[in-house]
Amino acid sequence: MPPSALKKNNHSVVDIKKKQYIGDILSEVYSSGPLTISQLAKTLHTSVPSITGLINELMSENWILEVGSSKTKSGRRPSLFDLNPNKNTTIVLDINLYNTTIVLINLRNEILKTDILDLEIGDAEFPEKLSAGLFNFLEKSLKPWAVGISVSGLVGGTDGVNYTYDNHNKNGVSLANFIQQQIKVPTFMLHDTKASMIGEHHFGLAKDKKNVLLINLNWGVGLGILSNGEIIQGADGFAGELGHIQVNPNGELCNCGKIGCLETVASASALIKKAKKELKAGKISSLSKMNGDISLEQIIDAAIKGDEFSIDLIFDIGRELGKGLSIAIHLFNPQIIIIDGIMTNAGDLIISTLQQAINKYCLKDFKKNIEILISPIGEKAKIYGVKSYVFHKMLQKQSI
Amino acid sequence: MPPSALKKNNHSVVDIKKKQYIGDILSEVYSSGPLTISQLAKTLHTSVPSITGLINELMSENWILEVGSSKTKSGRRPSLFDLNPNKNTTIVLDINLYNTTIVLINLRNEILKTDILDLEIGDAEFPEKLSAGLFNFLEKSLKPWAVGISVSGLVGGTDGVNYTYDNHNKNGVSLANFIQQQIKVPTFMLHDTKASMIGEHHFGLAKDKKNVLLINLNWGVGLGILSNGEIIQGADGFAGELGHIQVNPNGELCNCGKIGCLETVASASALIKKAKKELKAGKISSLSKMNGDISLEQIIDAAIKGDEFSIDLIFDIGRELGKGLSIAIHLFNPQIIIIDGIMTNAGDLIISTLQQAINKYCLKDFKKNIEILISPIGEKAKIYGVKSYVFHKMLQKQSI
DNA sequence: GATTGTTTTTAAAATATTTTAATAAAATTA
DNA sequence: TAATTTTATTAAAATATTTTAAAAACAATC
Repeated sequence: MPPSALKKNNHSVVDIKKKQYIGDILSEVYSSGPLTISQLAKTLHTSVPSITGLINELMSENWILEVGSSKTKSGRRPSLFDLNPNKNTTIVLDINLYNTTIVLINLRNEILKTDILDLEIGDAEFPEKLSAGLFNFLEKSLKPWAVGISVSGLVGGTDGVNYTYDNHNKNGVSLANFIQQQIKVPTFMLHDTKASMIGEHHFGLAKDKKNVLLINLNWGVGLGILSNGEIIQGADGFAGELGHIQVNPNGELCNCGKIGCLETVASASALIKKAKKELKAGKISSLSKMNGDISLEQIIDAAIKGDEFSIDLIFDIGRELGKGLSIAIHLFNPQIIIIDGIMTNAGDLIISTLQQAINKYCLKDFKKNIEILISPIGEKAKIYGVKSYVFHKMLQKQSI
Repeated sequence: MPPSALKKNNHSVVDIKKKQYIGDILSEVYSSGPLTISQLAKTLHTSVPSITGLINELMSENWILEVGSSKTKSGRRPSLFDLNPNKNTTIVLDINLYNTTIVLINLRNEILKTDILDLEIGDAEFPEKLSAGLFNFLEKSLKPWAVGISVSGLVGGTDGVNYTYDNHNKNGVSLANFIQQQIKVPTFMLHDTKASMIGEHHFGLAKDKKNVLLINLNWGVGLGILSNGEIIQGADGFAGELGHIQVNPNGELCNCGKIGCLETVASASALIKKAKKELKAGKISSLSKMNGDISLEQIIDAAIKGDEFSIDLIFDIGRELGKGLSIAIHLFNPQIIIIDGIMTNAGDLIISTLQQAINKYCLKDFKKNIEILISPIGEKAKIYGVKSYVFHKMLQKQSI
């Protein structure tokens, strides 16, 4: 067998099948940690000698390491194989409203370096500034394997045209393509809540689950959908836009241009807006002394400490979100629902209200076995999710 | 090669792979009609001699027939292979509110025999009466390959427990299992709208599409979802319950026990109820002379002939349905929407209203390329869908 | 109407994969 | 501690699959 078989770019049937097997092995080892040869042979429906051969190739290419042996009741102990964490590194760019986090991460999901750029999402020079910040972060020596970008809004396909933040598309070139042109490394883009859903699926609460909803309760509200074990993307990649379904025909104007979107009543923005309005109108609260200058953290803090005004505000958010969520439950019939985002700091205050709304608005068979949980890995899910997405996209590429 | 290789039930790797290939070939030929050996080799990523061998086996087992040759620009003409339509037959039981249609269908989707049983869905003796009717239909000579049942309500999994019509489950045995015990033939059960969606996907408007919604506008309202080329089932098989999302907190009591479900304002039942009520209250219409005893067909007929009262009623249905549909569009981002069910007789009256509602309630990027179409195969889609579902379930079974 | 070019089909050779058997390593038991 | 059992690994044989080459069938061209 020639030493460069892994990189041969032939289209014969055996090469296609081999590439497939190699991708499957790496993918399996990536998500299910160190594995033995016979475990791999079983899950991939092939023989032990075949897997042995492929593993040897992958070891000689430094993709895989032998990492000891596993314990068994009796008999010879099998060797365990795992990804070489230092085979390569991936850059994750997590774009938020007011800043972008840059993360350098290895194959074992260990974060090697991280930095935050102060960069507003609406900045007219967004791509250039992001690219500059990234170059600065990388210094000149380091060359990552791939780049993954997470962002909110309507993100279309893998080339990542963002239809919400048009300033991210430079003369018809999407942000992902722009970054790729700049740093000459394959770059992929993904909607942030979908990224979190992938992260939870591979490494979080949704592991081994097949039908899951993830609510990202932040300044807006996003929905990530796992159905039959797969991320739902939709025809253009826009699926999961729960935030802009109409819940109140006589409601407020949303920044999307429609009236009474769920986001206008169930989001951190809505919470702060309502708090300020009601305090100004004279409602009594421990927050009254702040003179109208209040933050989300302060409201949640006050609520946890028992401030009735703040508790009511959070209840209102939960109830409205619960109504919208109930619709999604009827359409997707999930087994668990994961809550994520800054509003989760309110903990059980928000969970219990959601649970109540679901009880009220869902048919009984839908809510029978449903669990609502706050993600313990939180923000990390998004990073891992982007990483996972990029990893699988890279495996799909012809040559690795 | 032993002649019975097809039926060998061995678990070795080669046998698993062979079974897989045989299933893939039959599945491919089933949905993409007569194919050549090289076409099959290409789509299944394997070699021509391999496919040739498998095809020969399938021909000796009577699964496949050579059906002539295809035309080419130059060179030798390839032989075409297709399913043997008479290899076996499938029974489809289409359970509706007031009757059940029995269909005997062959592998080429040709209907060989059909009958209608007068059997109310809520009948306490439903399973026994259905079984008796089926035996009567079959006569004693005929033994079908498999049975597929389509029914509305909350249908769980393939064993087909129906949570809505509990009278269908006999001492803890689901209707599908009961029928299977009676006629000793593998029996599968499926939600009716999901069946229609499968039918449209394989043989109708959704062919070659991957993200499609199907609205079944009947006495109730059902939603079939195709996402990323797959039918969405959800954790328990309940996904797509659009009919029971709440659209009006102050609405009527639904027969599910909740208040203001979409079904209470957007369904054939809602249409008739409203028509009777308003006529009684003195509204003027060409239907006034009917003295309150009006049918759905009469209302639709009147509307098509220009009766303003009837047109307004249909517009109301369309508007309400359009609101609900817009939510589903935001969550699934489909490329086409298929309308199906008795209400489609209203044709453009209903389509145009839906279109209008979508324009009003959907974000612009979601509605950009969306098409709303009435299914030309209509009721047949459900029959083909059940057939297709059963066919694939049978292929998955160990021995064919 | 024979020749050339193209494509399928069949046959033979080359390669790859699986299966079976043999060996090695560890745990259990006598 | 040695023998036995169990399981993994390696090696060899058996089998299966792919690849290449040759033959056959048809269309287009000269």
